[in-house]
Order: sequence, then C-alpha cells, then structure tokens
Amino acid sequence: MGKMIAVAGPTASGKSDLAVELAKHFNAEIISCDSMQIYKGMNIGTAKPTIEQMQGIPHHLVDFVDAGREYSVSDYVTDAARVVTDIQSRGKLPVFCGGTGLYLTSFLSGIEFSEFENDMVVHDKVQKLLDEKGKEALYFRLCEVDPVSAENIDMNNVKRVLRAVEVYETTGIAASEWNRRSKEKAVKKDCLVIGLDFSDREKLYERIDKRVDIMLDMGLEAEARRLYECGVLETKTASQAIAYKEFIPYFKGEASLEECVLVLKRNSRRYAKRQLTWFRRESDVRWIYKDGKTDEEIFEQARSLVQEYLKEGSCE
RNA sequence: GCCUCUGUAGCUCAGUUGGUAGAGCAGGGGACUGAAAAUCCCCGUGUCGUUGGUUCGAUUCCGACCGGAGGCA
Repeated sequence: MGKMIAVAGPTASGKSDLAVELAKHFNAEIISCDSMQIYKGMNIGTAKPTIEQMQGIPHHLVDFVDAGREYSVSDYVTDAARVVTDIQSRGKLPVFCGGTGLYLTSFLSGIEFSEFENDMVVHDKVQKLLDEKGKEALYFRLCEVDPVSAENIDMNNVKRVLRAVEVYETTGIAASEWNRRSKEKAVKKDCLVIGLDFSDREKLYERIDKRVDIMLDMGLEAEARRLYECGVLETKTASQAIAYKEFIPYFKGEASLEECVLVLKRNSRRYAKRQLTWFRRESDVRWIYKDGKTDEEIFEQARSLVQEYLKEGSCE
C-alpha cells in the first residue's frame, strides 16, 4: 500500500475542513473515520459534513449504514482497506478524517481481526453467568481461562471481561493469545497522521459548546426525536451517539430541555478528552496547535507537513 | 437602625466537643483488539471572609468589621 494521510483530533477541532482543503490541494479523496457518521439519518448530531462542506471531494464510509444496524471495528478495517485500494488504483491520495481513534489505529497498525464468527449461544451463556452470578464470577472465570487478559482488564470493566470470556468459550483460545497473534502478523501502514488540538483546553471547550448551540439551531432536537420515535435510540450501536441519547430524558418528560443540553455539552467535553488521551498515545502524530492561528496558517502548516512526507523516499 | 442566620475547593455543602479539613458535581490524568461518541481505572492544600482577643495552639471559642439571606421597625 502507498502513502496515506490522516487528520485526527478531538471533536470540534476542525478536522473536516482541514481534510477537505488538503484533499483539494493534493488530489485526494476522504475516508471518514467516525463510528457514528457511518449511520444514515444521523446528520446534525454527528456533525456529518454537508454536500457544500464536501466541496466536491468524494467522501467514503460516511452515511452508508442503516441506523440501528450494528457495525464494529472489524467491519471498518475491512471497508477501509477496500476503499484505500480503490482510491489508490485511481492514482489518488487517501485522506482519513475522523475522531474514532480505535478505528484509525486498528486500520493503520494493520492488525487483522480473527476469522471466527461470534456465537450467540456462547454469548447468551456468558451473559447468563454474569446476570446470575455477578461480575465477580465472570471475572473469576476469566482468571481461569485467560490470566493474561485478567491481568489487564479491571473486574468492573464488565464489557471487556465479557468479551474476553466469550472469545475463549467460542474458540478455545484465550483472547490475549488471539491478540498476540494478530499483533505479530500486523504490518504497519505508511501514513502521516496530523493531529489538531488547542494548547488552551478552554478554547476547545468553547468551540464544543458553541457547536452544540449551532446544532440546536439547525434542528437537532427534531432529528433526535425522529430517531427516538422509530426506536433507533434503543439499538446497540447508534444509541450510544452523543447528541441523541441526552435528549431521551427530555422526550420522556423526566428532565427539561436545558438540563439535557448541559449534559450533552458535558458529555462532548469528556469525549474530547478521551479522544485526546487516545491520540496522544500514538507517538507519531504530528500535532498542530490551533490557538491564535488563522485557517490559512493552519492549512499552510499541514500542507508543508504533507508535502515533506510525500517527498520522503519517493525520489528513487 | 436593631435582631437572627450565614461566609470552608471552580460550584453546592459536610466537618473539626480547639491540634490547619472532606464529599458530590465540575475539572485533570490514564487504559483501550469485534458496542469505542462505548466501557473502565486513578487524582481533592484550600489565605476555612477580614481583623483583634483568649489559648502552648484558633478554621473551630469571644469581639469588631466587611459581604450575603431573612425578620422587626
């Protein structure tokens, strides 16, 4: 695989705009990397780019899954590989853009998800153990079958403990062993990751708050109500989306709209913080701090990073 | 003007029968392999309103003053 670019960073940091500008300049196409923008009908709340914002640049992996359908990292990695191949075969540059760190790093690190199918019978069995005997029993089971995972997963992190036990029960091989093997086989992809951030956290939070207000002006409440009424907010994946789930108490008459909006803003801030934690861990991210810079200056900084990167090792 | 209550972490408030203090929320840091916008872990020093007094020692008791709330005129 050839070279690729990625624009990463927390929510509301201006990734989409920068990615489009870079794509225009470098003859590129954009691959979204966002676990919620994949869903149809979830537009305002996920800050999905509009046709105008796309400025004629093809955007892939956005708006292509029915809301309510489940989708996961392994689907993403498969889809992304296909799209990258397609873009490169047409001689264009792939530009990833989005804030779902797990999706991006999983794809770029080249890990492959194991082939086995998820077994509903096993799933129900493990779930039953949890429901009837509690998280302690579930964790105890993990200690027996996969001490390595048990070491790394907190007992309270039921979701992960459940998954690890499930993997063992399904395949007879420990989850940690599957992970070790996939890491061993992984071939890292060649990609320049540009991270957007503000050195003053307050600046980012102001943008987040402001963006929520803009979403509300654009009709977020009505969009959320539509999803609520057709049951999408009860499904496994889409129901997790910030900017929708926060309205549920309001729709049920249990909280005021104002209260829900405050929670929505707070959840967005916390999400941004987690995104930063994720991307900071990736040591090869080239950060651009936006404080006090104009859009032109930021673009210029990104442009030169990309140019430099594309030049490396290409003069043979 | 008088009386009562009140002033402790960014916010809401505990508390110390006198040995300089702790919860919730907000906030910060971290983890992350099939739900990831999810899930989970860790993090609490602040002139205890100001200033005098009593005391070995005051945020705590007493006085004055300055904020805030209420009551009586």
